[in-house]
Amino acid sequence: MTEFAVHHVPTRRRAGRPPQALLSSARITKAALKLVSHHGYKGLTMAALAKSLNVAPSALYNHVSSKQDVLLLVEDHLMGRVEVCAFATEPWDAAVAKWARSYRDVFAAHLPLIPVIALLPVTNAPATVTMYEAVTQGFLAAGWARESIIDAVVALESFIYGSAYDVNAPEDIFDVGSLASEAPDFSAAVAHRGNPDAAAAIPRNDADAAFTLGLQAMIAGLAATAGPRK
Amino acid sequence: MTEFAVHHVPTRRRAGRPPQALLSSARITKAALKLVSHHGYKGLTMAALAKSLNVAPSALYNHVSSKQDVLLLVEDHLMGRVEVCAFATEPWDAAVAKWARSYRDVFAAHLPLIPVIALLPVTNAPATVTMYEAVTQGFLAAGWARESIIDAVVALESFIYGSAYDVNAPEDIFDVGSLASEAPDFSAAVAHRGNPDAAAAIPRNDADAAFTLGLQAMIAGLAATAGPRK
DNA sequence: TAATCTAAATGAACGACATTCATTTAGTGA
DNA sequence: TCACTAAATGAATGTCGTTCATTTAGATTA
Repeated sequence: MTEFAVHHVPTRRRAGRPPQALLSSARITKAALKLVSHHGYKGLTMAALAKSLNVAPSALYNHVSSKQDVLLLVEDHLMGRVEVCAFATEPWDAAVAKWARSYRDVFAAHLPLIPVIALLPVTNAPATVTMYEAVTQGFLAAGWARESIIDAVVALESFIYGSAYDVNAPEDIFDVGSLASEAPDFSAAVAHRGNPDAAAAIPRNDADAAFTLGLQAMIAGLAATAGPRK
Repeated sequence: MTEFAVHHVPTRRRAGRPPQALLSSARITKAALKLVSHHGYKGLTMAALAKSLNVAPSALYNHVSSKQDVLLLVEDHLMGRVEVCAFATEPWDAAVAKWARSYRDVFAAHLPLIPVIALLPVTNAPATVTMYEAVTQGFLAAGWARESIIDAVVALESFIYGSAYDVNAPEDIFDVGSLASEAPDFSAAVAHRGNPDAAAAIPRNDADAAFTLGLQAMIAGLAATAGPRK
């Protein structure tokens, strides 16, 4: 490349601490999110992240201790997009439904984060804690006993994570192929999923149908089993 | 082990097709399972798998097309361990509960397979298809309408996958650390999870409690919403 | 003010790991 | 008998996360 040409060549920065810090947790998070939205999680590599920030890969390690750490930053940022406002305005069951759906929608677009959320402590994840606080308050306001809330929330979250995967399942996930003859009842159930008639080709979002069914069932069941005494 | 040398010298095999095939899908599956049970999924590398089969890594690619393929083999094998026998002998809700619990237990020990199960078509996964057939028959026998079964099973599976993650969550996953002051209600709910008294230190499996609660809720809810007309 | 410490960058290097390819050898079918 | 295919070896490749010595600049302290 040209070194010190007249036209603004991407000036090669020399080694050493720059006058102005180039990186920060916030900048790394933002760049990671942009990278993911453009190229998916396979495009989120430490090298690509560094490049998008115009920095050497090793520079990232002054601000995060590992790639997992980057994922945690992204996860916590996304938790802020989960809608909890309904807990302040709507009845418990409607609020839970709204919260659960937005939760699922956010992470259906970020599947690789699910192991991170499900397995890492919430310490140092402020947005995540804020989300849980709002949900807890919603349960308390509806009359739930303190000791039952976390179990109920965990049960709901388990369903939400699994449903986020299901959103990304291919349409033909239940195609039995050559094994059809050995699973006639299952094949028939798959063929008639959602409509009793013969294959009438009704447009239908299978993942949404299963999610709605399961969510309604769990909300009703939780209210009956562990909800507030009437 | 020893060929026909007196002292078991690891006889170096020369290149070329051996008189007896060394590999097969079944042998690869078995070796992968043994590797995983001894060293976990981080120990399941193509190199380690090849070594455990006393073969060069590249030899594996004559039998599987990728590591994903190996995971699929393992997944289908494990599906055979999911208990479906209760569908033939017990009432629907008890059978579903038994099936769900064994399903969760099997894959809680094999978390990295969950994306594989949740996202890959069941074609060429005979044990998986067999499992679904038994479950479908159980629903039909209980009077479920053909068109509702798959949605209900998918909803249950979503909950099961999420619950499998929860089994592996660390105890302190809800430790808010320094953020406690900003989430008082949530912190209190975490502290009193499972028992109304002050921290009485009752021995308790949190993951099991949440699973049982959610499972009962969903089973009851599904029966009421989409189950057979009485 | 000078010396020291720490923060934040570069760039080279490393070690896993999955995968590919040329090559070799042994059965199989025409 | 001859071509073809199946199944192995071994070398090589490319991607990726991570580490480390080094450099520079700001912050702290004597």
